[in-house]
Amino acid sequence: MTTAPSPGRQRSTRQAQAIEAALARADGFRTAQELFGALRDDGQSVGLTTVYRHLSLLAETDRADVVHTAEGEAQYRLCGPRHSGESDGVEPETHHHHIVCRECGRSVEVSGPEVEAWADRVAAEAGYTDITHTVELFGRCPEHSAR
Amino acid sequence: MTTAPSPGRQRSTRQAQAIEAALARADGFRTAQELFGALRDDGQSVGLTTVYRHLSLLAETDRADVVHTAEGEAQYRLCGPRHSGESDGVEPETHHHHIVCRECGRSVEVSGPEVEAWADRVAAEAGYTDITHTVELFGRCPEHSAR
DNA sequence: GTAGCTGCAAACAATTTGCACACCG
DNA sequence: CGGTGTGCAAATTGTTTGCAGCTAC
Repeated sequence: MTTAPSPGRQRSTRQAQAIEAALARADGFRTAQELFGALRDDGQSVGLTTVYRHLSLLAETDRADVVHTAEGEAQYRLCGPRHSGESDGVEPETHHHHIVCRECGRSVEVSGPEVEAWADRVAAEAGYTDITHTVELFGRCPEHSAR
Repeated sequence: MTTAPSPGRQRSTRQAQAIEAALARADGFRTAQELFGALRDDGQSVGLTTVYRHLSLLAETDRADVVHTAEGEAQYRLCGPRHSGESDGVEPETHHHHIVCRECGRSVEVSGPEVEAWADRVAAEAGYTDITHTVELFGRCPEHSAR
């Protein structure tokens, strides 16, 4: 056998960049379909399939967060080191949740030690093990709040 | 105009009872498809469409709780006054959440004043309004816990 | 040159809807 | 009877997979 020809790294393609860029630019949660549309409108036509594939990939490698709409649609958001001066300094590594704006998809990350603790405690009390939890908050961001 | 001929009450049909019975018997969250299968196996053949219709109806009238699987499937559970002696005495009216067993669907209701409070506080801090939240816990019930 | 990408079309799974017929009251 | 409930088949929607061609390295 030959020496491993470099462990199947990820190739740098136009599509991959376009998708990641669009997602970065969005600064909020977006569904695959939305991104697909945005890219098309932008002239950066990318196959829907490809969008899905990259989004799943980003999610798997923890480079993007995922939440599920009430209707079951998946929404993605890039979650790299892009907090310049957040007051609570939530780190990307930390397990966290989001408040997503129902109108524009803009979101705020929130770390909820209390919730994690609560979940673990309640689960333990009930005798349940191997717990995983889902916590998603939806609302209207300041900009889209009815006064 | 004639006098309202009795406000479209719900008719008592074999299917409606079968579905509700199956759901009651299940004592845990079940998907529409699972119930459909269970009923068919039971000889109580009911159309899948009908199962879906009754499940939605039960959910709308708050007679059943709904949670969504990680894969996006909807699971239903009858939530009538069926707690004989729960220690924390969570009432059906109260907004609550569940710990659902990944293996058997059996669940425990948990009221989480702390979570509600946390959600409201965090949302307010971020300036978000009109908040709704989703909290779902999945795990393994004592019976299905690996030791 | 070749394995890893792409993307179109078809496959899929969960859920909904149209519509003719059955059945409760 | 009369309208509500039922269920089959077809339509929808979000997402995945098969596979032939393209492309980065």
